[in-house]
Amino acid sequence: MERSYDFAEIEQRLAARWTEENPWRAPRLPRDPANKRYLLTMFPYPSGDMHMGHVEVFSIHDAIARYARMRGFDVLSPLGFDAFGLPAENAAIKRGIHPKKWTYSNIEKLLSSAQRLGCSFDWSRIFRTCDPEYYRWNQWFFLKMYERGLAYRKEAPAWWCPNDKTVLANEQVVNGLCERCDTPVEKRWLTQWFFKISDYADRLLDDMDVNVGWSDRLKMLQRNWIGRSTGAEIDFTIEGSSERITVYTTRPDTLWGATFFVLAPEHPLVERIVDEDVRHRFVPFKQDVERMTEIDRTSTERPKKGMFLGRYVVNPVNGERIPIWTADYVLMDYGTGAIMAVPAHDQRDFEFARQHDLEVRVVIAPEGAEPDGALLSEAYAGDGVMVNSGPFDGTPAEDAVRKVTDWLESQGIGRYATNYRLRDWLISRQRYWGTPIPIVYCEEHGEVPVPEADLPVVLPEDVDFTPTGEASPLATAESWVQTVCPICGAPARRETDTMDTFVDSSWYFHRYLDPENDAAPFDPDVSNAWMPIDQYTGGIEHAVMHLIYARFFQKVLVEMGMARDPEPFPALLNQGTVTMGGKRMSKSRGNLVDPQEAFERYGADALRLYMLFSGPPWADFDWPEEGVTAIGRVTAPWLARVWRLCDEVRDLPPSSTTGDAEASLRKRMHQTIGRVTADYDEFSFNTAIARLMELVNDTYRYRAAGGSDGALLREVSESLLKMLAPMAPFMTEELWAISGNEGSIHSSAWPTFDPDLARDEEVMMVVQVNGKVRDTIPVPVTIDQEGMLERAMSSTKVRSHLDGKEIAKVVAKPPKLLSLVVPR
RNA sequence: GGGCGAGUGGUGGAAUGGCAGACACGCUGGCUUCAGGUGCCAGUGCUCGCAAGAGCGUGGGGGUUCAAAUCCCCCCUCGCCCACCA
Repeated sequence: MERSYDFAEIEQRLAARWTEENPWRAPRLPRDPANKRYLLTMFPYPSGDMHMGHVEVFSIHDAIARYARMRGFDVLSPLGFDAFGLPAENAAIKRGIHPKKWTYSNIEKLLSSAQRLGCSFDWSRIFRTCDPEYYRWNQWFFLKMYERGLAYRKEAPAWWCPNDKTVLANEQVVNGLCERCDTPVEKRWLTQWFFKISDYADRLLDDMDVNVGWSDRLKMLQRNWIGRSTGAEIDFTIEGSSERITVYTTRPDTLWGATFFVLAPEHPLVERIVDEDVRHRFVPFKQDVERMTEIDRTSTERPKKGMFLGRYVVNPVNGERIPIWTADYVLMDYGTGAIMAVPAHDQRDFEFARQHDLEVRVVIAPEGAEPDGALLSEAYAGDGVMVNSGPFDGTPAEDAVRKVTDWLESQGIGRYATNYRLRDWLISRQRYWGTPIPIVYCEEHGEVPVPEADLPVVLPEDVDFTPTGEASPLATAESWVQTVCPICGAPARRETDTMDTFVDSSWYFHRYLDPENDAAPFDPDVSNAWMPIDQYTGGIEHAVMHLIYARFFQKVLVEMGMARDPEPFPALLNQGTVTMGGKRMSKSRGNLVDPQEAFERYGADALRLYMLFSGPPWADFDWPEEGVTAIGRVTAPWLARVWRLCDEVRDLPPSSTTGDAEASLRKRMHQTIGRVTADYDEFSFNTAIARLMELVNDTYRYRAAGGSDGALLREVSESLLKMLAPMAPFMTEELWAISGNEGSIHSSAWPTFDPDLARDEEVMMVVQVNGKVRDTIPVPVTIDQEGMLERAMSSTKVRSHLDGKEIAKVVAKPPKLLSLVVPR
């Protein structure tokens, strides 16, 4: 008896069952470590209900997970919630409700939407980072970092967002603006907690070779961010003083061209070397520089401001006196905060020299020329030969840096040096909704870590969490702040800053493996059995922050003996961004396509399939203006077409005789299995769907031509449904069941590809004459070059283009291509 | 300023040295006595042509090759990243 495709009823029923039964529960340990797949999608931030970005990444991730199960792997595909953070707090302030309430209600919505979408997460492993059972381990890791000297407190200039009223990590400042709210940031001197990620810069760079499953783009983003630069440090002495000062340069070979010297205005040495007269002019100069916004300070457009400090350094290579300047373009927090300026070969120094009438001396000459420094219109940064450089004259560019640095080392005035753009990770936040930093301050003992046994330091709930900009909101919770010193028992006060939420997401993938553990963040044996993550899926927006922090944590875990793999995510797929009209979807822009509406009108299967069919998963996707209706034109009708086909053949009797049409359809089926399997392996879901559409079209054509072999049609239907199951889990499961199969299609075995059955006996041979296709001729696959030529020559089309001329060259790629060249 | 990536029909896209435009959407026509945002079938890159066919065609220009969307060089446009980082 035929049934109509009632997607709403089917999806609701199965979603409820899957939620209840949790059929995707992963074993504590994979049965065979060589046959496991830990598949992870970046855990969502519960800022509301599910949006199309979640739909996209969940559809991709879930197709990968379901496919892996059907291929026989032990699959772990967990879900959790990245639940602490600013948006919850800001939304809560705006609505006058507690961040916890807002967060938990969003989590409920997201969770039920994920279930409605048909995601096959192991629901038994869910956690929220704002649960004390989770964040107590953030605190534990903080203590471990502290013990290892990797967590430290220092007073330093920090980026302050006046709107969010908190400090930000370097990574959260984009072009001088707060990454979240686009407010220009300010620099404030504050005492803050840092993680010493800079110690790991080299490993973060070098270990990236392990990450073969990363795109070049992503690796480049990480490399840029770490920003390793190699060069040399060179020591200068200050004339008439015993003070020495060291500069960092990537071009030690231009040392003879240094015509002035620049200290950052913040450099402590400045105050020590200037006389009273200069000091009077320097103080307002420095104030001017400090008043500049970060955008101005680092703008290349603006003229460079500077002043002569009235003192000289001595060039260690030739004893030359070099005037010391200070200038706004030299930054205190890179290198040594001081530079030797070589205007002939550095554009910034060149501009400054021209503005302040300083000498430009060429010491690297391009081939066959020695330009006059006074006439240069820009710095020459290219290759050349060293000139005006004493004993090094004539040294070619490729040896110059090495030879000069070796010599500096031998003279004890310089050495090889490396610098990084990466700064230590500032983890303090002056906000409420985060993990309290487990430190207390005692008058007697200073900063004292909270003993492990006293964890968690529970975030108090009854707090006025409105940020004031002065102190952390937690500072107002006086009864919470007051505690006793763990060492002496005297009254002490708690640290009131909370941790950056990127701490939460730096190790969460281990917690999934052992989510109930209340004695440790996780059991390393269990973790090592599942790690590393075989496929990580998530947005490219996490290319620098989350991925660098989590890789750093992993390296510390390895040192602690809690992890084995130096890299946690060797394979990472960055899905494209979903937009409409080129802009991020949002309610305020009015370009929101609501997944709930798609569920109601077309169903989750149609929505998932639509997202996957729209293009490769890594490509951005601009949703058509018409909104969800697009699903109703594209994948919803096709799913109904598949349903009708599979439903119709359920009770068809097998044919007693089978002929060419049957052999041909079976061949198409096996060709499809081969190609779709390859597509799944490459995450090429859009082409996989196209192949399945072709198979469906071919099967309809077979039926239309009178074909009715029920056995064959059920074979086709079964493999079609299996190949579709990871992408459209509901409909395929229902058809599988009503076709009388046992168990779930999602735990059935992937269809077997039989190359013998997929092989074509005959193919179309393309014949080109002088590069142009002139005929296509059916030939047996086994044909050789001679046979190909013979067939080609019997084609009137080919002969007419040969024009009776002698064939000068034959290129044959049997059996598909024959290229003939004749003189023109 | 530096680096990386992309540019293919009306649209999403396919093809990574071998028939450009698979598969879809849209459009055109037909069928289903059709109320259709349904279903089925056919056509659909551009130009010329009744047709057979021919020519042109993957941002522009050049090159390598029997053969180029694909490889190389130059240019244009867009996107992303970094950026007074010495």
